[in-house]
Amino acid sequence: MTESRQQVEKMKTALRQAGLRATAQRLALLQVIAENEDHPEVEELHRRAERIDPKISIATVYRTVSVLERAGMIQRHSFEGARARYERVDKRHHDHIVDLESGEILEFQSNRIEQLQSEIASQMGYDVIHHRLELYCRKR
Amino acid sequence: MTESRQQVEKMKTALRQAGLRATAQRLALLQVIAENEDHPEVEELHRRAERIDPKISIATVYRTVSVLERAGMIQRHSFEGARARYERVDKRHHDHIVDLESGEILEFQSNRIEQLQSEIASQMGYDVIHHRLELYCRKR
DNA sequence: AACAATATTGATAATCATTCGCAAATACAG
DNA sequence: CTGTATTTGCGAATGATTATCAATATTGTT
Repeated sequence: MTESRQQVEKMKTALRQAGLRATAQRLALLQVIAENEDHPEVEELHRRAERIDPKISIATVYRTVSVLERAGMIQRHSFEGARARYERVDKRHHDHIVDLESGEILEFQSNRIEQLQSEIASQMGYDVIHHRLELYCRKR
Repeated sequence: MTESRQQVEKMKTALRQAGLRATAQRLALLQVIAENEDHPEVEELHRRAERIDPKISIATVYRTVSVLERAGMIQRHSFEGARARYERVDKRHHDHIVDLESGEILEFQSNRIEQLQSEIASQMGYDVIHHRLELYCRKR
């Protein structure tokens, strides 16, 4: 964690560039999300952020998560019948497989599908701004 | 509407086959949804059903819609940041394009994409039970 | 057609996730 | 260090949906 200092500086800069103040709460959440390999929901983000800033409130987590999303610094997903989940934005684009039994979420990527999506939209006179593709699956 | 009588009989049979009683409210909603070419939400379904059965309550619409979905008689969709929408189940499978400007919902179908989806899932050890594919678009 | 057994309804309260309002605390430009 | 605009924490409010429960309607059986 020798680089954690520099990480925090980067985050501060990023926040300010987005016109946001670099508060302890925002930094705590950015740190938590940067460390994530999974797709936690707000409650879980709150729990994890509390380990860095014990006085952070759930309202602030909600607010921050939405501010950071608007700033393009994190990504929100809301799977069927579940609460919103969040993940880092610095990975390559991917879609999700939801394991219906365990609730586990896997990632996959298909250029072919992306390609077909824009072709279809294009034929109908549209540009794809973003999309949502989720496969609800059961182990074979 | 000479065939409406027979339509209603069919619906009654379908309900009973699903182990459900054929109530006026359920028939009203099935009728409303059968006539739909669009993707109305609960509030709108209620309004339309009231024209057939004026005493139907919103609670019953919520309940019925969920019962009918569980029975596979209608389909629910919940697009980003919007309330659930419903449509008939007797059309060929399709996915949706959401016009970000107007909120309008178009339908499209791609066997190639479906194909790729099962291939990908299969490679990861899964069977696709159902999926959700939505293109959020802007007119070109 | 009338009856009992059971499912469904309507009205309303409750729930759940999320957002809002506002006074107190904090960040940051000067 | 100071003033001002942001942000926070708390709790109340919201909006969509679900649950509760007494009253009513449906269905299988006489």
